[in-house]
Amino acid sequence: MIAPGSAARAVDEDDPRGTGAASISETIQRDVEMNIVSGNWAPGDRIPSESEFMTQYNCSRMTVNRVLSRLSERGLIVRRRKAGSFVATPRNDSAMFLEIRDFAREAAGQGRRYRHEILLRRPERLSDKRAASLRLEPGLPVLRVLCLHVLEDQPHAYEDRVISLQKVAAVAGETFEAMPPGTWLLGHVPWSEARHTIRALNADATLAGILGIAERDACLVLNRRTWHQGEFVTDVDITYPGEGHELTGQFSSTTGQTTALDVPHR
Amino acid sequence: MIAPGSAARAVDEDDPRGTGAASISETIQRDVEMNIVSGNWAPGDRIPSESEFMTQYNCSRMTVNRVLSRLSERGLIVRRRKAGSFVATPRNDSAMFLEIRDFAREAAGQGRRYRHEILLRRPERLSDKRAASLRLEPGLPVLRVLCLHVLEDQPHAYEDRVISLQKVAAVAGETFEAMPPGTWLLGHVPWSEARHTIRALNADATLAGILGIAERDACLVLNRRTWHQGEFVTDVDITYPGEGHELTGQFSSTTGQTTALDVPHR
DNA sequence: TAGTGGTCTAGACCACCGC
DNA sequence: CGGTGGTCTAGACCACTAG
Repeated sequence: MIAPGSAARAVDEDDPRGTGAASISETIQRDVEMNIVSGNWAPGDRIPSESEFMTQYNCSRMTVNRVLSRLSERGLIVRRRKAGSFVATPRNDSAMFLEIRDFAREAAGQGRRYRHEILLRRPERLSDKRAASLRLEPGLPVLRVLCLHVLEDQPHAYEDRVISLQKVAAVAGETFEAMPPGTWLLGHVPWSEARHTIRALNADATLAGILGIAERDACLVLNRRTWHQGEFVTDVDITYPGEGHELTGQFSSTTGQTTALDVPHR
Repeated sequence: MIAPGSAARAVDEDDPRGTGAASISETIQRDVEMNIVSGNWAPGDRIPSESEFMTQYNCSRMTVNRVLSRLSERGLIVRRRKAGSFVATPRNDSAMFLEIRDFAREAAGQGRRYRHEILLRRPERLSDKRAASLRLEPGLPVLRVLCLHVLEDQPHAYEDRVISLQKVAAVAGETFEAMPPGTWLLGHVPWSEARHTIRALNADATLAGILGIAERDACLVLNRRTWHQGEFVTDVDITYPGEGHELTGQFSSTTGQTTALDVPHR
């Protein structure tokens, strides 16, 4: 017992084959998740206490505590002092995690032909309307960029973006010939915060012309506003043409969130 | 030193005011997050090793390890044996977390008048089209429910749902008078897995009539398919009228994901 | 090969709160 | 009051891998 490592090994040796050589904590975590996700332990049910797990798995309390803390952080269980740990009640039917990826990198990973066209690139002053929407002062110097994303020679998305010239001074010298603005920003503004909205829009004549669809066709618009350290970085509308595109996301209660963004042709 | 608790207290006493009485791990975590999010530590930078943190915060290695493990799980840092821990490179411009809430509960929390109307409720056999889309056998017995959600006497969303009568047998006796199908399912199918897609759609005459909008108006459609233990539970299209509604989500790299779903009138 | 993280132990003190 | 979780310690053995 002086050598904890060998004690752990003894447990591992119960496993006839080294089937992945799961650690004690992984084993406990898997077992608890199985019981919850299978419905064997229903929402509101009390699960064993830490000391009970200690006995059952012949391990120390810290090991159990780590597992239950993780499950608690992920929202699968709720822990209350004195009362015990309980299977959490799902508060929402489900949740959805959209990972907003980079067009170019995405296409490259799938072996699809991608290119982008810069339709406009010029310094501007932030319009009153946009400023109000962003809760910023009008007249803020920004770089306005209009960009068309083309996948397999089909218009894929239309991007209307402004970038703060104050916050991202380096963008003044960038032409976006080598890469689209979103990709460029990835390398220059790390770990920002963002707010997203998704809405549906009837295409006007201009937009329809750019995307090669009919006027009034429904479009999906993803708006993203990004800040870094509380300062405005960029505001972008990405418009996907018509009904031929979807945003998809997957949720799994066991893994936390499995993420996917897909905008396929249908 | 025999009493670790008092050692911890000594650290706490360094705090002149009991400003929340942050634990050592919370302090370390906050400091690391600050350095990463502020850009002080750039993506790819090596952060101090566990032993360096031990020295700096005068605490044990387990305490440091817990913090760094959590940050690693959340994707803020990447840990490599022998090499050290590094600030992670954001793989995507941002991410979006949509919490799909319950209409009725949502409205109640905001003090808004909500009601729902069941437009149709009948047992059906799964259509070939829907079965193919769900990768299920056609003819599966399901309950088909069409439901209109009304907020402040305005059509808010139109719901077209099928529920597996095999998987959710109890639904056969449910009329959904007291609560809409989504709310009912919350209490009967815990911890399911779901796949979501969001798309834009031009309203046809029927849909336009139901939602009180013009034909061809753009609508936002949220599709959710739910499974439990690998078995199909429900498939639902929730259609929001026109451009007057948005789905919004917020992302913060520090908190992981801050969640919000809002479908406001504009 | 040595530094680093991965995991575990057998304790400890404490706050909280249901009984 | 006592059981429970929250947090921490001062070690330990090990696997991995960069130098």
